[in-house]
Amino acid sequence: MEATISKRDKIAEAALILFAERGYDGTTVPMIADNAEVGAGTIYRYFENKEALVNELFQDGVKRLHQSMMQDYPFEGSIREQFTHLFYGMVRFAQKHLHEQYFIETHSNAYCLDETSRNTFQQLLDFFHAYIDRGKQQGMIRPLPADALIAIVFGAFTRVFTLIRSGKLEETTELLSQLEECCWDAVRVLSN
Amino acid sequence: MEATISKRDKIAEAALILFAERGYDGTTVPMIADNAEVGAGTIYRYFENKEALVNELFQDGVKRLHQSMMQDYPFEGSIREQFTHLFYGMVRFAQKHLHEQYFIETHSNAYCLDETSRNTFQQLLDFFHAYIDRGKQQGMIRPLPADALIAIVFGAFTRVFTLIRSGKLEETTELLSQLEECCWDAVRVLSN
DNA sequence: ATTAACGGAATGAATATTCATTCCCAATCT
DNA sequence: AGATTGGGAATGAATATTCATTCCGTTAAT
Repeated sequence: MEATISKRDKIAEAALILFAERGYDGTTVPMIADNAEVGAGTIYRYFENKEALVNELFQDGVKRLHQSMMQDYPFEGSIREQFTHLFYGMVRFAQKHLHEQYFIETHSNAYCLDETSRNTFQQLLDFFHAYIDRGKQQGMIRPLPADALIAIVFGAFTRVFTLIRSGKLEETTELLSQLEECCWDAVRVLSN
Repeated sequence: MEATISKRDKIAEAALILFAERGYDGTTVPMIADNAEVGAGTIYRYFENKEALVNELFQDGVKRLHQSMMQDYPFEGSIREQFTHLFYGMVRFAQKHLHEQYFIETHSNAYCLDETSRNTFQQLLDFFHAYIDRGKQQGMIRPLPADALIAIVFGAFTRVFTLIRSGKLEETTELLSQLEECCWDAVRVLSN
């Protein structure tokens, strides 16, 4: 049983990295098998097919990201505090699962996702929507469509982390703190 | 000759849309042929192969984007004015070629690009770098790595236009003007 | 009538998936 | 204990499918 779990995990991890680096279509099953050091057939013992594999990875990833952002969420805090919390939840997640955040981001609109995956992602978006609506009501967040604001922060965050992942940028406390400020200033109402 | 040009253009346009929507690997040559209402073989009369096709589209697109941003560039203007100009250069381009901006963005790191394509893109980045360095010297732009700042603005812009393209967001003068402000506030030094 | 453009079936390479077989280990028997 | 066996896990060669590219008969242009 021990070995079983480890083998399944090896497949999942190899697939995740490849999907993140080359995309779903650019990744072949033999590639996954090679990287996981597993026979091609073994993959089909654990996953129905390539599509089921990508969907399972996506759903797991989104759920973990969601958890990571919700952990110790300051329900009573200010909009600004909550923003920081969410931002660093994302950072923690990206740090822990270096490729997973990018995988999620790049596949969140992919045609290979089934309805369950889409719903799982939608739940995360719904939470952001609620947060943004609260922020708008309090006059803290710009009166732009919530989708646009989410896109702005996610877009900026993801691309900067892509640079970090590729080694073109060094991840420092300083950089993260400045990025957080950039993102906040992009969505907040300027108060001067 | 009239028909020839039109046929080549049909192939290029169909390919561009498919590459933007499904990515290079997710797009098959028969798909392109179908959408262009052309026999599969015809594609090879105009392009050496699939890779040459994607590279040609990419280079053309980047050059046009570059031109669009440089047209009437206010060399003597302020950093702020130049930012606005560049932003709307991008907007004009995205409006004119709805899928092209996204295609460029999503393929700018793709393995299918040849050296010429990479160089073409690098020229655009170099221009942004120079702009940002000037802005930093003047104390107008945050002291973050230029790559990070580019990533922030491009990331935000691209994702918002993805929403527009998919119909989830309506493109209005108001929205664009606010988005421009968001992007500027994300990279500028706050002066209060 | 000659030439060029075109389409789409044909081809071979690559890919996803299956399946007959091997391997491993724990349970059972002697 | 040591041998035997049953069954699930793993494998990778074989198969079925899909894809990029080529080829050649047909059509259109001059």
